[in-house]
Parts: sequence; structure tokens; C-alpha cells
Amino acid sequence: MNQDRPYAQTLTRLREAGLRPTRQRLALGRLLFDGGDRHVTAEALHEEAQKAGVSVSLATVYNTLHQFTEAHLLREVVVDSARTYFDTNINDHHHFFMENTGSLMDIDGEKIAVTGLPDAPEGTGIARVDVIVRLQGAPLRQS
Amino acid sequence: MNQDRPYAQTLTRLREAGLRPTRQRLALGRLLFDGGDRHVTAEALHEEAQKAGVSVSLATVYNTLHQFTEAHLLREVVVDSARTYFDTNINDHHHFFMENTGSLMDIDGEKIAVTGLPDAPEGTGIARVDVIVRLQGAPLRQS
DNA sequence: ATTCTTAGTTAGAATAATTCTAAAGTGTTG
DNA sequence: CAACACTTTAGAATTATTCTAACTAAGAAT
Repeated sequence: MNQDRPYAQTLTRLREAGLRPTRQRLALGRLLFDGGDRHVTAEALHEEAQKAGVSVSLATVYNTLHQFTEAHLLREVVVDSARTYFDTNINDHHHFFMENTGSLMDIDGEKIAVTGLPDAPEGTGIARVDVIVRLQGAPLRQS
Repeated sequence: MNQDRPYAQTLTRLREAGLRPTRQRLALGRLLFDGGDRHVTAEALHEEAQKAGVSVSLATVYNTLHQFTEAHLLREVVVDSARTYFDTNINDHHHFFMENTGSLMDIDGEKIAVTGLPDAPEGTGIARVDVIVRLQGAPLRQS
């Protein structure tokens, strides 16, 4: 879906989001969106950028992740009170969370159904329903 | 279910959990377990204790909340990456989360059904399934 | 009851993730 | 290419939480 045209994809996304395509944003966008779905923390993405030879400050990584989230290019996943994860999969889906390794795996939203939800309290509306399946035990490997 | 015998309830719970019934733990236990189900943060419980004239350090509040959680007298709820909530309701249930006010409301676990969950990855087991319904808009009032 | 032992409490320092600030840099527009 | 608004950045600041090391209190033993 987005393996061809390395930069063009990200560039277009940024334009559409009204974000200037700066060196930093393009590089982070590439790391995030090239290849399959990913779950990253700011710290991890920062390291990854460094290793890829892209010089970006941690503050910029945070800024960018939040801007991308506002622009709906990313989604924030709250599973761990210690760190914040950002997910490149913005489709309807849920998560497995490996409590021991701190890693996430997507669960297709089509597969899961949540039934019996009460109505949202008066004056409020449902913004999103998150299902988190917390796992224990030694897993294999994944993003 | 636990409105009578102010201290006895908590005292018994502590004993069963192998925790010495200290002044601090009794007081916090009373604040937590007398009355209906509650959702508290360490900071909030600390303030509440102060106001109730109980002198407890914030460190002790943290310690106690974690010990109670280990003893299954409380449950930790992860909904917000900024703060950690503890829930006095340890039955099977889920949550509405008011994003604007940061407050939680229980959803009875009997009402909700999550179907279509894939098997847990090899070598792992499901520890828990959390459903969080994120709400937007001005709510009324609740714990 | 008094002493001993061990668990519990505490103030304050330490940590860690994240945000802020103010200054310097860079896209974009005319 | 000049002007300006938007970005980036280093480093300080903030915030929730944990740690440390000394003090205190509970329960057991005497």
C-alpha cells in the first residue's frame, strides 16, 4: 500500500495535514510509514532516527508525533502508564499488549465485536472504544 | 455490602492480605472502601486523607495503593498516560473515561461481551481484557 | 510489661518521561 | 531574495512516581 515512492507518500500526507515538509518531519514520516504498521515510543523513534543518521532532537520527535496524531496520521495508544505509544495503524483495530516486554500487536477491528455497551452518559458521546488484551508469558518477536 | 462496621472490614482485609493494620493503611482503606466504588489517583487520595485529618505521606499513599493492588483489594486502570488510577471495584467490569474531566465510570462486565478475540500468541496467556470507552463532552458528576 | 525484630513510614533526593522556553534556523510567499 | 511565520533545538523546567536511609511502630518473645 505504501512501499513505492519513498518520500512522495509522506510529503503528500504532510501537505494535506498542513504541515511543512521539513527535513525532520520527512525523515520521521519515512521511518514511521515505510513498511508495515508500527508501534513506537518517542524515545525509541528518536534512537532509530539517530541510528539512521538523521539528526533530530527528542523535542522534535515529541512535537512531530503529536502533530501527526492531531493530523490523524498516527494514533496514540494508552496501555502503560510509564510511556506513550504511537501507532501507525489508524484503522479500526485493537491491541494485544505484552506486559513483560512492553510490545504491542494489532488485532483487526473487524474480527472483534463489543456488544452490550450502555449508552454514553447524557451530554457525552463516544469518541472511541479501546480493547486491550493484556498478555503474560514469553512471546516471540514483533514491532 | 460494606457500609456497616467502619474499621472491621478493612482490618480483616488487611489481615487476609498479610499486611499489618497500621494507622495509615487503616485510614486509607477506610477512605477507599467505605461507600461505593471509587476511582482515585495517588495525589487525590493523599489530598483527601489530609483533609480528613489523617497524616500520611505521599510515598505511603503510593506504597499502600500498590500493596492493595498486589493484594487484589484494588485494580489499576490505565486510561491516561499522565496519571495512574486505582479502582476499588475489583469485579469483572470495564470503563467509561471522560477525556475532558479525567473521571471514570464503571461499566458492568456482565453487560458487555467481547467476541471474536484471536488466540493469544504462542507462549502467552490472556491476563485481562480491558475495554475503555472514551467519552467527549460535558458530563454530570461522578467519582 | 519490656525488649527485640522486622515491617512500615517518611522527608527529601533521585529518576524518567514529557513539556516548555527562548533563540536560531528554514520553508514559503510575494 | 527579503520578510515572515512556522520549525527546530538545547537545555531548563515540570510532573508523576520511585528510591534511600533514617526513624517509628507492630507483634513476638521474654
